[in-house]
Amino acid sequence: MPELPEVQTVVNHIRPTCVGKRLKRIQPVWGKVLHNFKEADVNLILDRPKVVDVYRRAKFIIISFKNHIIAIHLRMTGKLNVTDEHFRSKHITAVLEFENDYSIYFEDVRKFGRIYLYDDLKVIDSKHGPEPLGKNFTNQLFKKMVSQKRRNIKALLLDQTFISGLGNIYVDESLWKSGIHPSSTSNLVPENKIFSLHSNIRLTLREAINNNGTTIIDFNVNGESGRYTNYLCVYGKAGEPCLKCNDRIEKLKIAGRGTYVCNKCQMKYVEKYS
DNA sequence: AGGCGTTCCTGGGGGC
DNA sequence: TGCCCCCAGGAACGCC
Repeated sequence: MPELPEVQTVVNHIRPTCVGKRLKRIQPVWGKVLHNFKEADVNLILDRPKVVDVYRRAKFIIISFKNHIIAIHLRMTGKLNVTDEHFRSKHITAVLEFENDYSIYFEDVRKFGRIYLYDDLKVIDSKHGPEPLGKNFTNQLFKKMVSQKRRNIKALLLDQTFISGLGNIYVDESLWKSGIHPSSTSNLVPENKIFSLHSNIRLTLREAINNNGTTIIDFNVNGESGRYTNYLCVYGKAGEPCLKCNDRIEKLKIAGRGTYVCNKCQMKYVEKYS
């Protein structure tokens, strides 16, 4: 399930092949993959379809041109494979062909992934919160944001309009590292724990990026697995001893998601009488 | 406002 | 072995 580090890993991987090259064609192999445009629009709208840059915003891979951007969202099971050979797979949903004979094969078993065409980042920015690794994302800002909401902390961190890029894995990891139970209510978490959470979110994301992300089931880049899987502390560890206190890690359902938690060392901050 | 259920999808696992 | 059912989950959407 690609989250910020996995998307960043994909960007780092495809960037050198694409920047400066002209996009020849986007071929939708599966009908619904192009979310807000048609194959022909690429020729009509993209006047000089030379790739200016490839970068990440939230969980989107942004391929930018002079006056437009193409945004790719991998959702659950999307993968990009870059190759100058024919790529065979049952689950190709789209192919982006470049002038240098390289193509990006969008492979997506569950078909939730989509490709978008926009003039610029405005639409995406309007629906997304700050980048957790961004310069402006200070612990004071985060404290203010979290305390202004009275909301389940896990649901809040998963909400892309609140903060960008986090998903189920890195939320569980960050909350565990910070000793905050995912059932907590955001504005009741003490300041020192919010600061700790801020720092652990950034630390976890950076370490994951340095290890090319996490491979649970589906994520890889051109078949290469992310190594962060080896560094996970709670995610997927139901029944195993907590690395901090030796209590058993439990799997619960919180905010509609499978959630891994140590009930002993993750403090639950909730209203006493409710 | 925020929580919750539903939808989109398919493969894989459990139960029998 | 086989078949059915349920589950996984990011994000959008509708409902209360």
